[in-house]
Amino acid sequence: MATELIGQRMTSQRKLLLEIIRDAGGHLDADELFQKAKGRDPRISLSTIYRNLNLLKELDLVAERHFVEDHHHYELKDTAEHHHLVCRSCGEVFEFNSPLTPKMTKDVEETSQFQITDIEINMQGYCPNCPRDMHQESSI
Amino acid sequence: MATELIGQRMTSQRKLLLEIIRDAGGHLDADELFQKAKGRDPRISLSTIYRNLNLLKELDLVAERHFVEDHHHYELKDTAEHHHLVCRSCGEVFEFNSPLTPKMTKDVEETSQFQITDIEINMQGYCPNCPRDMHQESSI
DNA sequence: GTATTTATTGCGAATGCTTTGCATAAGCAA
DNA sequence: TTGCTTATGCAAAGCATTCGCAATAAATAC
Ligand SMILES: [Mn+2]
Ligand SMILES: [Mn+2]
Ligand SMILES: [Zn+2]
Ligand SMILES: [Zn+2]
Repeated sequence: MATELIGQRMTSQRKLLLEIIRDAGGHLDADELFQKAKGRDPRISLSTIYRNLNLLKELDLVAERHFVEDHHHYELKDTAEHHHLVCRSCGEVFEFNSPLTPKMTKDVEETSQFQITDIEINMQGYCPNCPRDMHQESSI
Repeated sequence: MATELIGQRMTSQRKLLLEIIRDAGGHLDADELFQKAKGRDPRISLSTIYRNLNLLKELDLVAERHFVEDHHHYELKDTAEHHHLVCRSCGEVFEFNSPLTPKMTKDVEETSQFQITDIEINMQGYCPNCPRDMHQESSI
């Protein structure tokens, strides 16, 4: 576990949150994390969840995902790079990793002259179990 | 102009909002649109902006972008498909379009068995005018 | 082990963005 | 023009996230 990497105080709340994120296997939002944490430490507060999520983001231990929603989802960052595909109907999240990503990044770096630090690719669609909307054409 | 495509009543507020989005050339958020609209119709309300943005999204006339922020940005959808690169320092938005995107989409469709309807690619980095953070390695 | 220091917590209140309820206004079809 | 109904403005509510502050508890020094 990466718990030793934190350069600040290792509080019980911090340890707990990291454990929960690790065990959940990704894509939980702040409130889901809070509910799980309360199950093990009923006195924990939602502010503590948010404060520690921000810390874990800065330490690069946790990634914040911005799906097409008004709140965010979190997952451990130590896993291999990957991107996300979310079902518009049931919400299932599929992870993928494409060898084209580094090429695209390099291309964009060259044409834009930006130094790129991060990519987030979010696709939406209908999973094999969900009824497709026949009037919705692929916009790609 | 696509104003005739709307299947509902063509109110002055709707026409105004669409004009502002078209003329602005993209990437404005709801409040920026509201401010510009107020300049031309001082009685317009922010609710009207949001209600019409939602309508224009449904009609596929406007795209909502989810940069790494807690609010959204809007742009006309009738332009060619493209994606975004935002400077972490000054906020400049660079648009790009990669021929690799359709390939990647096809790949993901095959391995996932999803029917993909939308892709959003958001990159972050440092633009040519902004000081780079030397400790920040490309995570790609 | 105890004291000291100071980061962190819990709580409540505040903030920022977006949606909603409702009475009034204004499109639109006849 | 009338009448039906959608859309608007306004104020209030709803969510997600952050902040202020007094109390708590890690870490460190004795
Ligand atoms: Mn993931
Ligand atoms: Mn754009
Ligand atoms: Zn599904
Ligand atoms: Zn810049």
